[in-house]
Amino acid sequence: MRSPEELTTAFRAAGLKVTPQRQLLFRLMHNNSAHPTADSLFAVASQQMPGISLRTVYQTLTDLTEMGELQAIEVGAGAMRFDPNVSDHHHAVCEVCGAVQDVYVNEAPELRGLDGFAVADAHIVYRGRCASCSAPAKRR
Amino acid sequence: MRSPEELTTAFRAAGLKVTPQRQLLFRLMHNNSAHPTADSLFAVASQQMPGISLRTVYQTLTDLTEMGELQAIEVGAGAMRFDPNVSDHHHAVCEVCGAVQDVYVNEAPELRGLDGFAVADAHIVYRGRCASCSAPAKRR
DNA sequence: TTTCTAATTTGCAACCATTGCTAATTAGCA
DNA sequence: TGCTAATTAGCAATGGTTGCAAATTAGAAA
Ligand SMILES: [Mn+2]
Ligand SMILES: [Mn+2]
Ligand SMILES: [Zn+2]
Ligand SMILES: [Zn+2]
Repeated sequence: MRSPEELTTAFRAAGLKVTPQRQLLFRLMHNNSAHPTADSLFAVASQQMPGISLRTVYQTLTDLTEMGELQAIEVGAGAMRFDPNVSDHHHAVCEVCGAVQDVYVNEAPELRGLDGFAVADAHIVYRGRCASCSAPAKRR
Repeated sequence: MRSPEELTTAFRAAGLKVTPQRQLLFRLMHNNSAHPTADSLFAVASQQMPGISLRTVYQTLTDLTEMGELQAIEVGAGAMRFDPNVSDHHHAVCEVCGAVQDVYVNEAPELRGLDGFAVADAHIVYRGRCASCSAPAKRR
C-alpha cells in the first residue's frame, strides 16, 4: 500500500474525498504488518478518533482493497484480515495466539489433479505455533 | 471416510446411536467428492428424508469431523466445506461456478519468513477457472 | 468567503453461517 | 416391553459483515 501522502493525492485525483477518518486509516494501515481485522483496527482507530464508526472502517478497508492498495486475506479464523503488503506471499497463523506472519515461497510446487483448471492465484495458509508461543516450555 | 457399514459398527462400538439421519448422511458423504457445504448437503438430505433438520446435519458433520472421518475445509467462500477425503491434499476453487476439486502437490516448497514458527499443517487454496468454465469460449 | 452538492459517515436493521439451549423423541440394551 | 442416555428438531442467539437512509461534510465553484 502506498503512503498516506500518495493515497491522499490518488484519492483526490479519483474524485474521492480525503476525510479525517480515511486519513487516520491510511496511517494505521501503512506499514502495518499485524494483519489486523476490521474490528481490531476499529479498536485502535477509536482511541485516536472517538466516534469513528465500525461501518466506516469496513467501508474504507473495502475501498482500499478494491483499489489494490490492500489485500484481504482469509486465514480461517473467523474474521477477514487486511494486509498492506500486496506482494505475492503466504501466511502462517499461530493456533495459540492467533498472530499472522508473512511467508514467502521460493518456487511453486508441481501439481497433480488440476485437469484443465486454470490457476489465477494461490494462497497457502500454514498453521502451527509461532516462535513466542513455542519458546518457553512451561513447567508444571 | 469409512463406509456406512464400517461407520455403523464404529458408532455402536463407541456407544453412539445409529439413527436414520446419521445413516443417510453416512451414505451421502461416502465417496462424495463435491466438497459440499452443510446447507447443500441438507438440501439433498431433505429430499430423501423430509423433516431432517439443518441442525442435525451440522451436528453430524461436526461429529464425523471430530472423529477424523471428515475434513472441514475453508476455501474462503462463505461456508465451510466437508470432505470425506482425509488424505493430505489441497483444493482448487472455481471463481465462476464455485466448484472445488482436489489438488495434490509432489513436494512442499522451501519457505522463507517462518522464523521459529513450527508448522503443523499447510493448506493451499488455488483460485481460477475450472475446465468446464474455461472451455467453450462463448461467442458474442 | 459563501454556497452548493455529490461523496461520505453514521447508526441501525438485516443478513448469513453457525452454535447454544432445551423439550420431545428414540436407539438399543436389560 | 420398559428404561434411559443419546439424539433430534426447533428456535433463539451469536459473530462478522453488508444494506439502507438520514445527516454531515469535503472540496469545487461562484
Ligand atoms: Mn501478509
Ligand atoms: Mn478434497
Ligand atoms: Zn503465537
Ligand atoms: Zn467452474
